[in-house]
Amino acid sequence: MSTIKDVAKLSQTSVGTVSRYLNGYPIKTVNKEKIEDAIKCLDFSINPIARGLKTNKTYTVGILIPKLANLFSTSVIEGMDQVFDPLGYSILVCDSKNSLEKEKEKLRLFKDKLVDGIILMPVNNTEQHIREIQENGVPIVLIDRLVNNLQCDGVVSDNVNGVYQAVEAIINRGHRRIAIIAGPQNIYPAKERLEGYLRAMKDYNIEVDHNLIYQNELTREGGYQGIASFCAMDEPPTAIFTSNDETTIGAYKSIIERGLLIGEDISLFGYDQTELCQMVRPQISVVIQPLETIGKRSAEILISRMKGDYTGFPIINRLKTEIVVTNSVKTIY
Amino acid sequence: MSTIKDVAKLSQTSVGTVSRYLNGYPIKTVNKEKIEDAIKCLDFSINPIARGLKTNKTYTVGILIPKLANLFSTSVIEGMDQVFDPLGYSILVCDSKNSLEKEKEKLRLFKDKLVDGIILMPVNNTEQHIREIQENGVPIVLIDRLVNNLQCDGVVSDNVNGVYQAVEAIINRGHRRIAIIAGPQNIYPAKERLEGYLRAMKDYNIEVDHNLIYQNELTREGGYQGIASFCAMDEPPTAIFTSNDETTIGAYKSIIERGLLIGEDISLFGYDQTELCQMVRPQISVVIQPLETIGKRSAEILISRMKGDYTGFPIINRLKTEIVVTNSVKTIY
DNA sequence: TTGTAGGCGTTATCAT
DNA sequence: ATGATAACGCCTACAA
Repeated sequence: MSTIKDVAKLSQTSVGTVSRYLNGYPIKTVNKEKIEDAIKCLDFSINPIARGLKTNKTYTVGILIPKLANLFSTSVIEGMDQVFDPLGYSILVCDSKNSLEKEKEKLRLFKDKLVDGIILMPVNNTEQHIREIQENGVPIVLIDRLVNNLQCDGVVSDNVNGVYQAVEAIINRGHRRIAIIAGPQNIYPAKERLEGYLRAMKDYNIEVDHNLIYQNELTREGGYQGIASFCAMDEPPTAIFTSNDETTIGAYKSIIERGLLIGEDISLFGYDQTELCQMVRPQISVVIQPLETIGKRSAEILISRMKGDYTGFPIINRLKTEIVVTNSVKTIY
Repeated sequence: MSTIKDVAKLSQTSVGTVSRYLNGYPIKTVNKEKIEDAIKCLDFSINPIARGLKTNKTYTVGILIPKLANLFSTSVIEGMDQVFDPLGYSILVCDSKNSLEKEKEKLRLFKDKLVDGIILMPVNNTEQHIREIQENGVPIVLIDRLVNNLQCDGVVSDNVNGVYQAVEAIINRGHRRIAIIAGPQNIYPAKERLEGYLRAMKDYNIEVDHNLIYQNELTREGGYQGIASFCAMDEPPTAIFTSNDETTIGAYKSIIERGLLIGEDISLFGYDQTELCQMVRPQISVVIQPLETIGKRSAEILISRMKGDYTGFPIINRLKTEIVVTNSVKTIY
């Protein structure tokens, strides 16, 4: 590995001049050429570690997500990559495994590794450790979930209206007994999604039967159990809304196993597009979030913060969702 | 941000002693306590950038994959994380977007960022740029795909036998006209999977009709087109093997759209487990690769190489697959 | 516009 | 076992 000293020697200039060349300061053309030759000749490239020691910049951003292995995470990351990559930022990816402890630990790691910025999908509503990051002067952008009592930039999808539209579509097809498989109310999108449901029911003057609100973890198992719970009722719902991809899959599984026909015996509407929802017949109706855009927007905000531009803080970007309505929702007369 | 100088001052020792404490060398107990107090008091933590400048270690590994946004990639990465995380390594994740140019560029980035090691799923069979990495002394482990003419550690699944068993199972259910949707033969697993097919056919004395070998990109579109091609034949196959997750999905879609019943009108056997294959009725028969294990093993090998242990180089780990046979394959009498 | 030198926070080599 | 000090490779006053 050659250093700027070597380059200086070979080009018969000084380290100062080489460094200035490297950083785009004006130098004499003759020297410029000599230096460029030397760099090529030595296959020199700048050592970012040494540079970082001086500049306190690493051109690395940390991304922390509760679960890496799903389409949501990777799509979002892909969106971020589209922004960061051309600007020369690398991404350090970590998985908090849905554990607050892990989240704290990883955030500490980011701080130690001196990332220039952080994108975080927080595990829950706890804010103290995040605030500490901010106080350390490291910009941080939240995705998917905002945190109460914390002033922080964030990019989320418009959960309330997404679900509202879904429930509205269900109602418009004649349903009245509409159930929801909801998630823990201390998780931001879970809370919002339930709110969307409640608001739609209210606006259409349908009294909410609290037995039709099933609450559990937003996992496959949660979705599976939700269906079991509804099917055990004397008067089961005619349509069910599931609050995320995992619960949709679990619900689907349970419905199939019971030999029920979706769109016939029971109507189903999910949140998040998945392979399964698209390929199965009938296709499952879903609310679609703009995943890549979430990634892109969060990256863009982070970039401007890293440049020191804090206009409009805190920016909360609430991205619109789309709905795909299929005949997984029966039309009742 | 406090430094070891501050710690030394506060604890009334010297930077040397503090550094030695930090690196686990023996020091007097009194000093040890004083230093620990000072560290706590100052909330000191070591600056890995500065350390890296001296040690040429960053405790970061680079992971480069052709496409991040799918279950294969994330599962493998999750496996790696299980190994790296407890050892204090962070992972720099990059997407080569199936482009050799991007792969070269990212590999250069890794070199510049001074990662301690690299895990690479190569885009194709090109080896020169990988060899350069090796010559630079940076350990590298390949996953999923080996590269011809390159001595390099690698972890792959036993594609040949995986497909062999699948085709064997199809044959044992009475099929003779068995087709395969194969991939580009300059991609390692695609080549091996076709070989598994050919070998099984040969071993069971079934003459290969070359019209039943459809070759295309291993994409959804490829799978979709494959079915179209087979269905246009005078004497279509009774069973179809698809070479990866994407082609399976594409094939499934095409079959459904044609109104054909899987396991009845046509039999289907895929490679790689997906949501879809599990949830659909009938479930799709598949060859399952041990994804997390691929991640874990590759990480373990890389760790030992980074420690300087080069025993057995090059290690090629060929992991066994499993097959799940369902009635997506009809039994013919 | 240039070269020299000091410093970023560590580690490692000296004597002691 | 310890303290002082010279690196590591780069950036940036400073003086010229």
